[in-house]
Amino acid sequence: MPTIYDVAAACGVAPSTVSRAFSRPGRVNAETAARIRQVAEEMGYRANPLARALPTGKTSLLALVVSDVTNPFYFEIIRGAELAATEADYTLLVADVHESATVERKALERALPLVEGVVLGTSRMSDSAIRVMAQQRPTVVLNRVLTGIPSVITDNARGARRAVEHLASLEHRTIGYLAGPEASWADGMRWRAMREAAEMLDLRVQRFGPFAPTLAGGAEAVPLVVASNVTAVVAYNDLVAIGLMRGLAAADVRVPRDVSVVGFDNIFGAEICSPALTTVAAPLTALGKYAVQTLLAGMSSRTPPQTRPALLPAELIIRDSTARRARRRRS
Amino acid sequence: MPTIYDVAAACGVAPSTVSRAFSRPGRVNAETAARIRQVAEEMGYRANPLARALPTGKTSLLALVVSDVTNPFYFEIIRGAELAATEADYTLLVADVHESATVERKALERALPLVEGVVLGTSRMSDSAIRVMAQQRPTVVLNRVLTGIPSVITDNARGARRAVEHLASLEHRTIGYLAGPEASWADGMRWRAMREAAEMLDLRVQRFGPFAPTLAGGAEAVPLVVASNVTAVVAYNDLVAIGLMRGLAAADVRVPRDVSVVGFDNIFGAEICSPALTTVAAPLTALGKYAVQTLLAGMSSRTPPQTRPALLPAELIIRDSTARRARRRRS
DNA sequence: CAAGTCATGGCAACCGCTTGTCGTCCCGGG
DNA sequence: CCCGGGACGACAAGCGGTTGCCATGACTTG
Repeated sequence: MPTIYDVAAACGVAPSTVSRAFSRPGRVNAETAARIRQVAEEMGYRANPLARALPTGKTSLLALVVSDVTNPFYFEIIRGAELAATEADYTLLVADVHESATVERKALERALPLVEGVVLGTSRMSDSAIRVMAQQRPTVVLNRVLTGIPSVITDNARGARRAVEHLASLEHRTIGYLAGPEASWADGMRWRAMREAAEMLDLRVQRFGPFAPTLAGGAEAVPLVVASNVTAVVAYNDLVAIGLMRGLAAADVRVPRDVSVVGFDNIFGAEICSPALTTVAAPLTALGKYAVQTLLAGMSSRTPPQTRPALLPAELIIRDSTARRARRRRS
Repeated sequence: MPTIYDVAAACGVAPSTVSRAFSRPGRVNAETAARIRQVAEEMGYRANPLARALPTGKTSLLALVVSDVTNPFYFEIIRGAELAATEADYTLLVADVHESATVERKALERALPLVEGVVLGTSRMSDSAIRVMAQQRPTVVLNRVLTGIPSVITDNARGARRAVEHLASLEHRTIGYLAGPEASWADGMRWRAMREAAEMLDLRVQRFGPFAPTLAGGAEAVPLVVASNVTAVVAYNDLVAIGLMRGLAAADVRVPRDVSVVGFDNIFGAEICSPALTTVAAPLTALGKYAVQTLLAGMSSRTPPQTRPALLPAELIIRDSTARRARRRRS
C-alpha cells in the first residue's frame, strides 16, 4: 500500500502537502493539488483510516448496540441505521449483547475507543450506567427516554390508543394486555397508554404477565387468557402475540373468531403468520435512520444536543387477527 | 484517558516496559509487571486499540459481509459469527450490501483497511473480484465454493436428497423446483441434487423460475405451479416457499392437501407461517461460527489455509406443509 | 578470577497521517 | 526602493503504542 510519503516522493512535494491536497481543499495550489491527486490515483493510494484516526480521533465508526441480533425487531432498525451512517460516510459497528447487561458492558468497553458515537437500541443497562458511558462518547438511545440524553422513540401512546379504538370499534368491551419485561421502558408506555385509552372509551382492561418478549413468552400466556373473560388481547410485541396465537390454536381457540389479537412493532413475521397479525407498526427503518442522524448532528454541533425525545409516529396495521366480538367461547 | 506514558511515569519505568508488561508476559520482571498492572488498573488505563493497530496491523476487527441484513437467513449466521469472533477477542463488523455488487465493493473498500479478515456471506461479486480481494486480506466465503479460497457451505446435496425422499415417501411422483437467482451457487447445487435424487427414486422433476429469493418471488410462481401437474414443490429457500404458500392460499389451493411445499434454510418464520413449513434446515449459527473460526485459523497459521470447502450437515425438518399426495385438484 | 550468559529495563525508531509554525517568494503600495 | 502581507510549501512534532537493539548488573562457569 502506498503512503503519502510515496506519493509525495513521486510528485516531488512534501508529505504534508499531499495530506493537505486531500483534506484541506484550497490550502494548496489548485494545480499542485490536481497533480497530486492524479499521481495518487495512479499509484492506487488510499489513506489509511487507522493512521488518520490516531491523531484526529476520527474513526468514522459508529456503534449500534442491539440486545439480540436474532430478534427480527432489529433487522429494519439496523438497516436504517446503516443507511444513515453510510450516507454520512460512516461505518456502522453492530454489537450484539445477547440480552445481557454484562455482555453489553463488555462489548461497549471493547468498541468505545474505536467509535465516535453510540446508538443504544433497547439497552439492558441501568440509567446511570448509560449516563456514565454517554459522557465518554456521544450517545443516542432508542426506545427509552433518559433525561439529558438524546433519544428516539416511537409514539407508543398513540399506537396503543389506535389499537384500543380499533378493538372498541369491533365491540370488544374487555381487553387483555400481555406485559413484556419489567425493565422495558416501552412496556410501561404501552400499558399506560392502553389503560388511559380504555378508560376514555369506557372499556375494561386486564394485565397479564410479565412475559419474556419471545414466542415462548406468548405461549405461556395462553392459559391465563383462556381462563379470563377478555375477548381481545394486545401483546407487548409481535413475538409475544404470535406465540400467543400459536398456543391458542393448539388449545383450539380460534383467532380472531374467539379472541382478537393485536401485536406491537410489525416485525417480519407479523405478516406471514396465520392469521396475519394486526399490529401497531413501529417505523423501524426510520427509527434506526433517525437515531444515527440525531447522533451525527449531536457530534458535529458544538452546542449540547437536543435531548427532548424524538417521537416517531406509529400506525395501526389491520390484518386478520382482529374481528368483531363474538360470544366468547369457553374451553 | 491515561496512556502508557502516564502509567510509566507513575511507576517510574520506561513506557516500553509498560507496553511489555501487558503484551509480552515474561519479558519483564514479574514483580515489576505486577506493580505496573496495578498502577495501570488504578489509573483506569486502557490500551488505545488504534494506536496498537497502527504499527502492528492488528485491529482485532473482522468483517462479515451480508447481501441483505433484513433477510432472516442471516440472523443466525451473524449471531454465530459474532459468537466465534468474540470468543477469540475479535469484534465483528457487519456490512450490509443491499444485494448490490457495487455497494458491496464500496463497503469492502471502506472496511478492508480496518479489518484483519473477511467473511463473505453470499457475495454478489464475481469470482475474480473475490479472488482479488482475497489477496488483500484473509477471506472465507460462505455458501459458495471458489477453488483456492476457504469456504464453508451446507450440505445442500444431502438436504435436497432428504427432501425428495420425504416427498417420495408421501407418494408424490412429480415435483417442482422453484429456482432462485441464476447467480446463486446454492441454487445450482440444490437443483442438481434434486434432479439426481429424483432420478434415483424414479420421480419426475420440473423446474420453474428463476424467481427473486423473496416472498414476492414465491408469489410469482403461483400460476405456474397451479397450471402444472406437480403435486409437491421444493422452493429455492424458505422465503420463496412461504411466498408461494401465501399465494396458493389466496388462489384457494390448499397446502398441504392439494400441494406439498418444502423450503430451504429453516429461517425464522418457517415455523410461524401457516402451515408450518417443512424445510431443509441449514445449520445457520454453525455456519457463521465455523466461517469465523476458519478465518481465524487461516490468519494465525503461517501455512496457506485449507481450501477444501467445509461441508456442514443439513437436516430435513418435517412440519405441516407436506402431506401424502391426494388426487390433484385443478382450479 | 576472568569471561560468558542471562534477565531486565531503557532508548529510539517507526507505523501513516495531521497540523501548527515557519520560510520563501511574489506582489502591490507608499 | 523598501516593506507588509498573502499564498504556498516544507519542517517537525505529535497521536499511543510496539519492538529491535543496547547497557547494565548479577550470576554461572571453567
